Amino acid sequence: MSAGRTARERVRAELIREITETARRQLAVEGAAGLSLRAVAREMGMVSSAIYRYVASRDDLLTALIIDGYNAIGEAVERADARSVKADADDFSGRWLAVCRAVRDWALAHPHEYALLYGSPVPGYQAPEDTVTAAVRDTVVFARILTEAHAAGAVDPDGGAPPGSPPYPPPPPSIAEGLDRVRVIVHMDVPDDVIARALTAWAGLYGTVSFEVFGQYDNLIDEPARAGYFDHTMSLLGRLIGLKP
Amino acid sequence: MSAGRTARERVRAELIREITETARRQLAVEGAAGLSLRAVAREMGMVSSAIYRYVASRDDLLTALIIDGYNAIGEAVERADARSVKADADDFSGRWLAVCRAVRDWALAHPHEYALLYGSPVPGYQAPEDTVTAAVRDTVVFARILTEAHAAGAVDPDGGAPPGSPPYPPPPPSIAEGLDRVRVIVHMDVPDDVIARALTAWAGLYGTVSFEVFGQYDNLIDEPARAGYFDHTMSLLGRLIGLKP
DNA sequence: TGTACATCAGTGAACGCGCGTTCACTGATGTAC
DNA sequence: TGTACATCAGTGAACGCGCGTTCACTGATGTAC
Repeated sequence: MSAGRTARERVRAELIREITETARRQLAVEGAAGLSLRAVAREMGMVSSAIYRYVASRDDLLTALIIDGYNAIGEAVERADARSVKADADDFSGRWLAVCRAVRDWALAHPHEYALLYGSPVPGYQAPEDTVTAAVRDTVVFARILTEAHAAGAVDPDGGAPPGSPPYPPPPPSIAEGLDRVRVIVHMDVPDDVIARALTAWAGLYGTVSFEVFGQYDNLIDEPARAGYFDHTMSLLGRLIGLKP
Repeated sequence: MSAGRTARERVRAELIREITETARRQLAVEGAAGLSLRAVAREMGMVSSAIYRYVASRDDLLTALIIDGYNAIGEAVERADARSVKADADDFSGRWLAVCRAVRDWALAHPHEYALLYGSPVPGYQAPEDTVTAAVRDTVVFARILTEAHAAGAVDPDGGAPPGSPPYPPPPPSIAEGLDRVRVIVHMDVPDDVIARALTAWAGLYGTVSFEVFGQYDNLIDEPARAGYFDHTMSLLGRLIGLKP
């Protein structure tokens, strides 16, 4: 009775999964602009209209891929930090470096998915609200590391500015409200100046990864040196936040 | 005689200019993916095939737009620094902030052009060699500021790491060759560790601008606070490089 | 267990759209004597 | 200055392609009695 209905539903769920996976494979090859419902149907041996039994529209499929992408990168980051914690939970700059590497590795392994999440917005596509939870999943891990580091006294209160020289500038009052919002969204329990420095490092991380994935380094830094360059850059940004080495 | 021929050539050059400008306007509205030769021809009141008198292919037009874009952002940065130099050539952190702002202002005024230059690569499009000179035009200005600052002794040799605490890590030997290439391409005459920190700040600058232009801050930092946030972030990155405040 | 009905999956044709690019052509504008 | 010719600009039709989405339909699979 309801077991029969569940059987049908299970097939249905499986097909939806297969559709998004086929779509993801096409995304990996052609990029977001080349993703088409017809091509997905073709590859699955369906007639193009049949797709509409499972997916409401192209935008719907894109949204699913975006959410999946955020979750994938979030999971990679979570796993990386879990490993670090097991090794040495108090080595906060080590944990920082490990999650940075996780972002880079994932991005290099899935360049088109990364572009979908962090590259130019897809024209005509508007991300719905429910992507937000998935979108900050990686950032939440960063926030947790910094919160724990700060609680453990492992964050330099002045972000590494040399005593004698003027301290790092404090965040201007105009952005206090924004910092508060960040604090709430990613659960980061540290003072304003640390949040501000963390946001700077965060932009630096994704800027560096985007430069590498999008080819900005192509004639600048040759491939074998990039891993070392990346690690070095992330160490510098970790120091900027105030993480003690 | 040759004056007549020149007249024809002048009309031709003017039309090519008009085509790229129409294309740029369309790019601004629709983004790179929505740019089509047919649409350009339509807007100019030509039949679609007539475009091929002036432009070899769609990719050709894209290349022209990319080069123009790099030049436009490069010019904006050059002008900004020229103003700073006139005001106070020795205020190096002021000059750094001014050129950062120039990049941000240009990007916010031309989001789709910015996306074409620094966003996801356009699928199926391969940038030819001759974009390189234009592509580094802005970076050359950054390099000049840092070279002058370093010559004037205004760059902290240890990038602001507090004495007593371990110094900032030196760039690993594996990336020395890459740093040398950067030194040559953008004419930056400073030690390796300064180049490495400059590259980090450079990625931070474009990462920050990309986050803002591509909407990553949308539910995080509200618009009026963004200029202040940007300035603060760039000051922090300037300090990371070692620029004295 | 067997039949009558309802639900859902998948088909195939079609609509209307836009694209890049080619090609044979008509006219207009310049050039050479 | 006037004519014969060459060069170039722009036309219009066509090729072949792919796309998202709708719709009336045929069968198969489940459900209720």
